[in-house]
Amino acid sequence: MTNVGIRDVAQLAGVSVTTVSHVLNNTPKMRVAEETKERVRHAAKTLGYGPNRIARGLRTKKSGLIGLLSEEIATTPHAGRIILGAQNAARMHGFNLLIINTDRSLNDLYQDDIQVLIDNRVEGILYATMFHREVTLPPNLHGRTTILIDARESSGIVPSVVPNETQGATTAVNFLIDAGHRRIGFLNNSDDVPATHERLIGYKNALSNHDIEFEKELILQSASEANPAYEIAKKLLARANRPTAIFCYNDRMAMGAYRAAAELGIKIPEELSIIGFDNQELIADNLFPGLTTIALPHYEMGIWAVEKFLQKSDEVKAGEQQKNYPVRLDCPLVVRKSVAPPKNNRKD
Amino acid sequence: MTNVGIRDVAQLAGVSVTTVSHVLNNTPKMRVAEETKERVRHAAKTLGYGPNRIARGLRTKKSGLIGLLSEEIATTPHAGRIILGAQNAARMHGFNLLIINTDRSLNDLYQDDIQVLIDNRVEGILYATMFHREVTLPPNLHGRTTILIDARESSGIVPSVVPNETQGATTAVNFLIDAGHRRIGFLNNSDDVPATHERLIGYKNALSNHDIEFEKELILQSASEANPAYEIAKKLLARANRPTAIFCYNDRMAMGAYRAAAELGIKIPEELSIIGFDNQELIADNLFPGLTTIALPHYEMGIWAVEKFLQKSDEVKAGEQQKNYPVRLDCPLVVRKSVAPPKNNRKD
DNA sequence: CTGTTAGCGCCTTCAG
DNA sequence: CTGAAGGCGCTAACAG
Repeated sequence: MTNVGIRDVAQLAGVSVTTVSHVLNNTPKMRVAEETKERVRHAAKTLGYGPNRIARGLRTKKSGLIGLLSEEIATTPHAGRIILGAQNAARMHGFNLLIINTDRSLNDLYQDDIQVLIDNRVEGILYATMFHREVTLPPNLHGRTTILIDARESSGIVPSVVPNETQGATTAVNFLIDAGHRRIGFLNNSDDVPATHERLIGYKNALSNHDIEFEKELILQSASEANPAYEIAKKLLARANRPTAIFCYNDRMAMGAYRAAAELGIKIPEELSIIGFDNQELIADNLFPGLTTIALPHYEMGIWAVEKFLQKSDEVKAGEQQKNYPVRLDCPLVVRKSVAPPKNNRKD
Repeated sequence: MTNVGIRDVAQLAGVSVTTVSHVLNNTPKMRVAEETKERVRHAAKTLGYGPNRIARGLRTKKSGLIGLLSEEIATTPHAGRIILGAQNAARMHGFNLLIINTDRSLNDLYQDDIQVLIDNRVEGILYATMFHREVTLPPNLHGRTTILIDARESSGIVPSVVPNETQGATTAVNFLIDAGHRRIGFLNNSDDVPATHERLIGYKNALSNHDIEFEKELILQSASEANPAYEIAKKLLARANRPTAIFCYNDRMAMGAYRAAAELGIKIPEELSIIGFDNQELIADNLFPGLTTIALPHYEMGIWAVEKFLQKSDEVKAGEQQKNYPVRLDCPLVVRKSVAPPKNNRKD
């Protein structure tokens, strides 16, 4: 059943294998009679012929495969969106993805995982981390076309794409300000990762752009889960002069803030606006009211990475310059129902 | 860099390519001097040699690839767990996964997606649906080693594995009963999918095993999201004679039940126990108190599928019988904090 | 416009 | 115990 080869097609169509190869690959210069082409194509279809990509790969030295090394594929839908974006872009150019999940706790395994990809002669390697952070490139990646997704590398010479955390945070806070809020709390993550620092910068930028004084007391930090966030949210909201809106580091923390508000009898969004980050639909859609939040561009980063890979392949020939990485992709606002203008009597 | 071939290794080791091939593949009968083996292995390592799987595949007619057709890879972590299980099992046997995300709304594309896998000469195809349901096999899958994951097929001749929904529901309700509950509500899904019916059966079984009368009034149905579930949960809990525990079709619906309970001032788990289904950690872990729930065996189904594939490959030679599919894998209980004994004064 | 031919890198008989 | 030679299915020069 799998055994139908180019020769069978050639025989059925009454031509040589060369002709078959030419018409099926649409070889540019070679011209074949339209009628012959038709015969060949028909023969191929009736036999259910598909070219053996292995044999082709051996000959052309092109596997048609892009390796994707992904961390923690099983824990969040984030990896799935990266994969989806990468795959869609890849298929548009005749590539497929060879995906390997890698366990970042076992640092040694990176090497093995990469070797598997190399043995399969992938034409490039996309390396996707689970969350935005800095990595050092495993040595056997050196000299190969490598693209980093959601990760940065210190030298800035390896193409890499990360979310524009600062812009995302600014967008979130701007949305709150535009709704009329002036006193905006920020429940930030306490981990030392890029997102923590950059989202804080984005928050400050939004305030200063609108001539709103930055108040240190409005920023509280905790682990980035619902329960720790609940604790600090409760403290923040119990104050006499509580903020009218809260920007949360992520949707899980927002979930904690929802609970704190509910316990204190504070209505969302009438008495308190909340905005999250990550657009984890499982949470944002199922909270009530629906959580307005900022989406991470995972799908887009997947696309970007394979396009960069394609472009890189060309650069080898052209000898173009290297740019400064990482590239930052915007984080768009996703509006649901958790933001409203502040109540007048509440304003200060 | 990629160009190191078997010949380079042979040259460095001062032997022929044959010997290298034998040593690195551990060819059973061929015996090579231990000292020579060492030299070859050393040479391979210093050169960073990895066999070209494309060339090897052409020769052996084995790609070392298993195709995985997965639906909706991007929406839930479920697909990720299947992938992880399948990958781990596959690697243990020298296989890699060629993963293609397929869009089930575009039914025609299945064919194309499968053809891509076939062209890459995958040795078998795993077909994973996003949730437990019945499918009909695309025609170009006929005659190929195919394993269904989370899906069943009417003829029962195609190997397939699904969660044991009935056992899962029974386990959940038993846990409630063992905690002392007798009046147990069930917030069921209103969709006509296998899980809806089988979880109801499991619920009934648990009751009848404990001689508890089945009360139709304790079962309410809605769409399987938090908000619809909130509505019906509120109705259920507003009754004078409300149940002391609720079994929810899934964790999202449980999230709605939590909100209903909070609004009515009913404490979980002191005054109301709740148990979910799916073990969506994003929800179950971030709810307060943590949601006790039933886990779907996605990881295990991934493993099962590749093991069945491996076994199938052997059966071709052995000519074994076909079994009755689908096979059902158990759904284990995941205990968190949402179940407690009923309050005495509340117990009817 | 179409056919012949020579490998791609590896594995695998078959000789030495 | 080790080496030489052929061929897997396809593509790309080069002839015709």
